[in-house]
Amino acid sequence: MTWDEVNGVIVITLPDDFDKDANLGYLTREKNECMYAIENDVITKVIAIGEIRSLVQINVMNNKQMNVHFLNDSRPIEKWKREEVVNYIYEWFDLNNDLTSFFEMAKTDPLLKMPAQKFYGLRVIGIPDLFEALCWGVLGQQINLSFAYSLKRQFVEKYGDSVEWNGKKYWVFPSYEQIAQLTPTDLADIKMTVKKSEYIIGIANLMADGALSREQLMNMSFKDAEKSLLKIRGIGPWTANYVLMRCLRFQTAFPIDDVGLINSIKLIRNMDRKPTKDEIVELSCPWKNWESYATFYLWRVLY
DNA sequence: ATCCAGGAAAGGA
DNA sequence: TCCTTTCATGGA
Repeated sequence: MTWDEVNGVIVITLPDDFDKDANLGYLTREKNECMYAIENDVITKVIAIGEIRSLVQINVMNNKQMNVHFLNDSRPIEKWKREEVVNYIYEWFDLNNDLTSFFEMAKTDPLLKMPAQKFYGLRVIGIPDLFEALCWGVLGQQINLSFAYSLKRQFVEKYGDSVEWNGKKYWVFPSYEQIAQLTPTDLADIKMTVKKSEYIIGIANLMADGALSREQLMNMSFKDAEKSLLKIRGIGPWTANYVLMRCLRFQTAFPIDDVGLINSIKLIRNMDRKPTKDEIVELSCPWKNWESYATFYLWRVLY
């Protein structure tokens, strides 16, 4: 990690293969996103780490540097707390990752060649908070993205906290402690299906009991982490791999049945039918150890 | 109104 | 382990 503090502003030096427009382009693509706001290349967001809640503005200056300001006197006095905020930003943008070999591989890959050029410097944007990532995975099952974003917003606005600044609210994702107290009927009025409500409340209970945490999963091998996630009700192969990819940052995570992935491959290869699973397995051979990056770039072609 | 979609669970072999 | 069926609901 390369960062510094100048007059209360955190200055993060970005890795070589970071592209400002590619990453901001991804973040601004969904107007109904409720977990951050972006205006003039400045991201405003509450970064919550346990009890610590910092309302920050992340100013992406160029491809080399990000400046992080704390708003509302939310700058933690203790250095280790500020360090946690910086950690979050590193996780969010995958700043510790060296993408050189991904782009090297993508140059000659029939599927990745175009997206890797078009979106060069895009990182797999993470969801560092495990509960948020799991909820987003479960929420997004079976429905289109716009409905998924609407569901997330309703869920967050009903059970999350917010911090106000300049007349605007910035949301904190609901805590698993709080959601663990709910019953499925509590979630009925936000158009969440009973099953999804049960899944989310079940996950919240596991986390509240200490039976499931980011730390535990991070200390496992990819296969073991996948297995423990699959044991949880409501989490199938798609959700497990989605979370392994976006929260735990296992690069080999690969939601191979994802419809977006299928459609992207169909589009790039100009096929008149969907590729079969066997075909995708074959096509993904060159992606070894970069499956999650490959998937993310292919998704970006569609959305 | 009818059908399809895109995930997971449950049941069966 | 690997199918097939069922489920619930929004969108075309």
